[in-house]
Amino acid sequence: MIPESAPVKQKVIDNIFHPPARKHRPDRAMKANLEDIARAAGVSKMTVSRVLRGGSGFSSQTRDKVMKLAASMGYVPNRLAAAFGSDQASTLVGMCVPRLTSGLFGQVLDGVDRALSRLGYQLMIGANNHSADEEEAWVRQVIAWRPAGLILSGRTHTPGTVDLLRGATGPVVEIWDLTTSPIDMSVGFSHFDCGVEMGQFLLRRGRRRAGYVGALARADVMGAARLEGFEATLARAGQPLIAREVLHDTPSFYAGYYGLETLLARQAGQDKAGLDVVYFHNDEMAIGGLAYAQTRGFRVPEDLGIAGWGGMEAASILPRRLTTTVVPTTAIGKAAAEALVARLKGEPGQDVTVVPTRLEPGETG
Amino acid sequence: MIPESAPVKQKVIDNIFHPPARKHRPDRAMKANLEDIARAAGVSKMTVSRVLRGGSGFSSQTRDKVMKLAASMGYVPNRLAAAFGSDQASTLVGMCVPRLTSGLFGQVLDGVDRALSRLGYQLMIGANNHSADEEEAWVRQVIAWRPAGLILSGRTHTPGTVDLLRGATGPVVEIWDLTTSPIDMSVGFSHFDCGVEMGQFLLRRGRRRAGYVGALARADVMGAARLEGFEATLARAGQPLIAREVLHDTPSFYAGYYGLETLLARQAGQDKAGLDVVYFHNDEMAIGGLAYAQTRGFRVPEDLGIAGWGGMEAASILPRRLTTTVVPTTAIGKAAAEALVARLKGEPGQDVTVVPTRLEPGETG
DNA sequence: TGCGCCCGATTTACCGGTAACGTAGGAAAA
DNA sequence: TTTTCCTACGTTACCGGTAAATCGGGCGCA
Repeated sequence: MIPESAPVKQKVIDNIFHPPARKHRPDRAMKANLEDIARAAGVSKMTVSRVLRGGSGFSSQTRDKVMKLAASMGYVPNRLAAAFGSDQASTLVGMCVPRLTSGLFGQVLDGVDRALSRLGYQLMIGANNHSADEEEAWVRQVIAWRPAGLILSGRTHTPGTVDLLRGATGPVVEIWDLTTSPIDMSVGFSHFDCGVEMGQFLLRRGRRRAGYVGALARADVMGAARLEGFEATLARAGQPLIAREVLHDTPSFYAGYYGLETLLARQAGQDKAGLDVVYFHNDEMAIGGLAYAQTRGFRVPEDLGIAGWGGMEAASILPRRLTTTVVPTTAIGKAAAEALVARLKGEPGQDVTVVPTRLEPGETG
Repeated sequence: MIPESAPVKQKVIDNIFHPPARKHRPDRAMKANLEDIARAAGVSKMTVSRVLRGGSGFSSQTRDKVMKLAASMGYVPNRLAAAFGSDQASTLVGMCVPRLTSGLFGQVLDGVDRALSRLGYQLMIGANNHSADEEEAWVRQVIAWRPAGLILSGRTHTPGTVDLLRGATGPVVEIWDLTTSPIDMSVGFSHFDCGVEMGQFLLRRGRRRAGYVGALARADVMGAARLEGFEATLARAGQPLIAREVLHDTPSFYAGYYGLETLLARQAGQDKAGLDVVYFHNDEMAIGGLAYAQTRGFRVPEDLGIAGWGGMEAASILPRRLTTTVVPTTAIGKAAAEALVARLKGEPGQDVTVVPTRLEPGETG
């Protein structure tokens, strides 16, 4: 009997009759690849690669033949192989936002997507629910795909995230909350300053007894920064914040409605809990608060002022235009994408880009 | 003199002194890879691979040693290499929505993202601006990354898109607008039926002279389907649609405001253009319309009924709750993700999943 | 004592591109 | 006529994983 080497020999004999092409892993997709086109065109696959990437070093006849074959064979390039096999930066860009259901972040995403897709990049997204730990988990997953760059929201990251990012090759843009010492680049504005500005504005309008209604408690560092700026400004003017209500909930219309209700119920003896203005976490909550104020029959802004933040579109078309801070969301997304791409192309990019917000006086504050 | 082969020889000599490891492409990231860990642990890289993927075929000492080294060396797996080198389905899922700035699609995205990220998948997104051609361009880009599956919005695709999708290996879920003959799977509801249901409801409430305010004109096939259903129902009842205004604009608060203004101005002689109810493209526009109606001093719903579509949260907290159709956005996203993953795991998945909408009577219709 | 078997681990052969380098042949320059 | 250069290609050697096959040794069992 033939010894144990028999199966090997059998295999070799098989190979004589079956050409080696497509021998292994037969259940792979039957998609045409560079080699198939090269064979059909009678050139090497390197030439096909050059033609399809629009390089140089081939005749126009060769180009036409290859292009025609690629189209007729339904060739779909394998970016996995391309990105893996060469230093060529992949065209994957990862972006992590706090919540996907936020209207403002939807606009930022839109700005990023428009800028990137025009340049041939693909966007990978994720939500971290305002949690630095979830962000780290997301970053860990995403950098395994060796993206060309990353866009993160906020300036608060775990040490683990920072380590991962330092080890990464690509550029990183932190958006939304400005930081003067970014990991790499930063595009945004100061939330603290938003709160300061609104505080100053309301003081100028003669408000003296302010309250605050927020949401997400500890989780949303940036909302907290606005509150800090607001509170510090009032305190400095000798008119400290009188009451606050921070819900452990998402910053929604409902939350604003019930948040104001709770805040005012707190000191039930006094009318409106002795407040003459309430600053809200964002416009959605402010509109909810406005709705509650109306059900209670308060005149806004005479009896009670209402101020929001964010500049959602609905706020500008209410019967009374909301007093708020307008944030240039799309511009931030666009600027972030452009800063990232500039860095990728080796152009000297801005490290910190300040995108100014605008206080919209409105008619409710 | 030594002939032109000299540089080659020089190189070979160099190699004698410099070991071959990390010889080529020296500017690659200095990240540890399987081989580095294998060397450090004194095992083969195949063993490291098995340990890291939690397989079997290794002792617990080996596992501990490898795990410890991987952590201390800051190993980040290369999913590019893994997905490329094996049939192993990648964990990339592509999703294309009409607009990133739509609140409803934000919720769908959120549902998808929650379901997928929990299972270890990554989401690639894109927007097609309601254009089937842009969708095709996006699909072409994304399938080059060999995603595990795709989620598309709507049932209208170019022939080119369908070809690309048929050639693709992974599952495809069409969401939002239900189709009984999906490319692969479908999760959604009938927009036509939404229009029918709202038409029937308004007729039951005694409305006889209806108008419509829409947006995006030809582009939004699904909005158009709702209008068709609405119109057909009214016509069948002998109370045909009296007037319509379809803006070439995004369906926003503004568009609703000005759309209603334009519609009513059309037949200026008659009060309210002879209308007793207006159906809007969506809730944002309906709220805009409501705002306009209030500025004109119309009583809603007595003088003029207002109906929306979509079920955005703000609509339920207005002083008068909006008459609308509530769409279970997050549930659609979740169902789509789960259908896709079930198919990936080879479980028998539902081909068509109907997610029912609910007409919310509200107080404005 | 010999045999088969299982366990733990290694070896080999790819996946589909791209960078770097080599080269034949014709045209231009010397 | 010889040398040099350029054009249009072809060759080779990877990238970092994974599937499949192989392998050595200890153990149970006849």
